[in-house]
Amino acid sequence: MAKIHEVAKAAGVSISTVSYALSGKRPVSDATRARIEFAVQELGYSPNASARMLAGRRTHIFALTEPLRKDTHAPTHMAFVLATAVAARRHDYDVLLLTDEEAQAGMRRVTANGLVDAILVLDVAPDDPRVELARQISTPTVFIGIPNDTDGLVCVDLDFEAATARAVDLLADAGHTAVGLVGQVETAYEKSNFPPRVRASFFARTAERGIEATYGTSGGKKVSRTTARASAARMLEAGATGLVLHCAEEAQASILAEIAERGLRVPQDVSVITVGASFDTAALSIPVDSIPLVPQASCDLAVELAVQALDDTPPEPGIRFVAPTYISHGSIAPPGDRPAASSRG
Amino acid sequence: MAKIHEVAKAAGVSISTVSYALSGKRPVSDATRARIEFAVQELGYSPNASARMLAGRRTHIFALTEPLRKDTHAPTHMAFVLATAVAARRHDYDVLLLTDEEAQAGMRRVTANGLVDAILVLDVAPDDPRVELARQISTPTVFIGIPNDTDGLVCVDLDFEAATARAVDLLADAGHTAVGLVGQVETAYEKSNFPPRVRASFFARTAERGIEATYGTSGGKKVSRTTARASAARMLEAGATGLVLHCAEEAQASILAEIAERGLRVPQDVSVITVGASFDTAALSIPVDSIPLVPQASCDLAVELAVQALDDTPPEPGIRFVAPTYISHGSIAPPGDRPAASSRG
DNA sequence: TTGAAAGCGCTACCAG
DNA sequence: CTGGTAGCGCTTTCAA
Repeated sequence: MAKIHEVAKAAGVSISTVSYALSGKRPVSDATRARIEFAVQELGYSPNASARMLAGRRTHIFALTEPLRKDTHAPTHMAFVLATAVAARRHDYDVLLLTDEEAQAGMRRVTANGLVDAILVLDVAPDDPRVELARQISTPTVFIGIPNDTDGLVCVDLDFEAATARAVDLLADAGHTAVGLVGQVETAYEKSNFPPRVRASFFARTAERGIEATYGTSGGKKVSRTTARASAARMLEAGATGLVLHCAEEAQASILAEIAERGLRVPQDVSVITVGASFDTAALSIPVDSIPLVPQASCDLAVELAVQALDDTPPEPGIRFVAPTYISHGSIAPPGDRPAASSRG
Repeated sequence: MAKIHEVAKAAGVSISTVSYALSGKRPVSDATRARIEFAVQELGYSPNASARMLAGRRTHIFALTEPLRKDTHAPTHMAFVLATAVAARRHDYDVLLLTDEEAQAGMRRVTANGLVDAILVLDVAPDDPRVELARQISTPTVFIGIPNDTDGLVCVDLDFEAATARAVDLLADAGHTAVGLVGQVETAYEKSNFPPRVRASFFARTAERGIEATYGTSGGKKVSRTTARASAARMLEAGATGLVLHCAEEAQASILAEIAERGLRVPQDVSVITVGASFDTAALSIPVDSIPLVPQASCDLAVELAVQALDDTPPEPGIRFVAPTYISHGSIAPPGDRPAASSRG
């Protein structure tokens, strides 16, 4: 591995000029720049990361803490990790993984030895121990997800409340007066933050709109197709003509099967919309309207905030809600009516 | 963040003595060591990672390349990532994530700028481009999984052949003379390396044992409960009394449902064994014997090899097969007989 | 527009 | 058993 010294010699300039030519932090004449770039190519020079870290003030590494609990939804989680890594690279940052017990201890460690410039927190639990940790350490920390106590924290998340309210509005606007929400598994309402937010928003908005609201889960501890179907069946029998789904992919699939088996059509007889899904609802047996959870949106913003925390205008603590987007696949129509024209927004 | 210089002054010793006291690379009297440790505590000293990297010859970071393709089985993959990270930490190593396009470009980058000491390769495809890359770079690289061309590579993987052969043997030894294999989805036989290994070993061993063998998939592109059920049904109707499962959890669940619906009992009427599963087969509707894929086993070994590659006796290129283990849950018995006593091995 | 040189904080060699 | 110090390879003043 060639060193900057060799590049300087080969280009016939000083070390500092090479450094500046590469960083662009000081104007360099086109002629010398060309010579330097040539030498860099020739020698296959790449600045040593360790030296760069020590001399500069940045390691260009973010820590990503993810406990990877047993009950974490793996596909969704993977999407968040991917989105974070990609976003970080766009800002010339690498991502260091802090999993398992290291999710906590590692935060202390990497902040103490200066291995990372900032920390991104994934898989946030309501009473997450990393919240207190984040307050103690000096390394900028951004939460992707919202814990109970967000005091002094920088958090990013989809606006689940707005997303759910929007879903209710879409159904109410179409004329539905009785709607149901098939939520997550029961345990999710303790272990995660967003399921309660969706449920609360559902009841709040339906009340505001003066329409009937029923709620059911999609399982106890684990996702259950049977439970999900039963929940949906109960709602339909009680007269619900609109369904808001906030459950796992297989639960949604089974609910669509239930609808079909009852001889009901979507959207002519039943309108359906999914909230907070990170899978493709268009690939279900019946394409379903969706107000999705978009990992990329949250992760991009989180990385942006982390980067910003490193310059002179660090972001204010507080929650940044990512605005929901609505993707129509024609699964909403007036009750007992023909499908409306497809739209996007 | 306190520096070594301050610790030295506080303890009334030289910088080098502090360094040696902490690294243990040179004997230090108990008295001075105590003073140093006290000073370290007082000041909350933690050696700066960047400086350590630059001065020492190690970054104490491993790269983990994982393309995170769309068709990667997320839960299994997550288990591998976790196991790798934990194993690395045990050797005082951190893990840097290289995902997406960076899975390849990143390998070049981190090897060029010396960011990592070794590279661990996950999610290995048969014609994985990282194979050629690994040959070009100087950074030690360990594959967790086996590509087609392993020439010059260090690879680690479960011995799927032995695992499958063992499964066949268990059934044959119990007296079964007609067995079936429900494999993965069709596309998996091109995108992954191990499914063909399992299938080939299944046919080879059944031939050796002189028993009838049938094979079926569990879907085309995506896992299909229907297809899996149909495959199993076909085998049972053809007279198979033993089933080897090498498919997704939901496919296995649906096969057990098929068996139950036919009024067949496990293991009295049908013996079942799972090969290469990374989920808990005891949690299925009927606990099923298993010769599992244990991420920890492969990852521990891979990390061990990576660490070893950094000292003076680097490991020989070649494939390290992890020996399979058999976990009995009593789902194998002689055909048309009572269940045998449960055993482990 | 360029160069010289002082660190960044630690490791490990050379002395004692 | 301990101390002094020369780097590790780069960034960034300070000078020209």
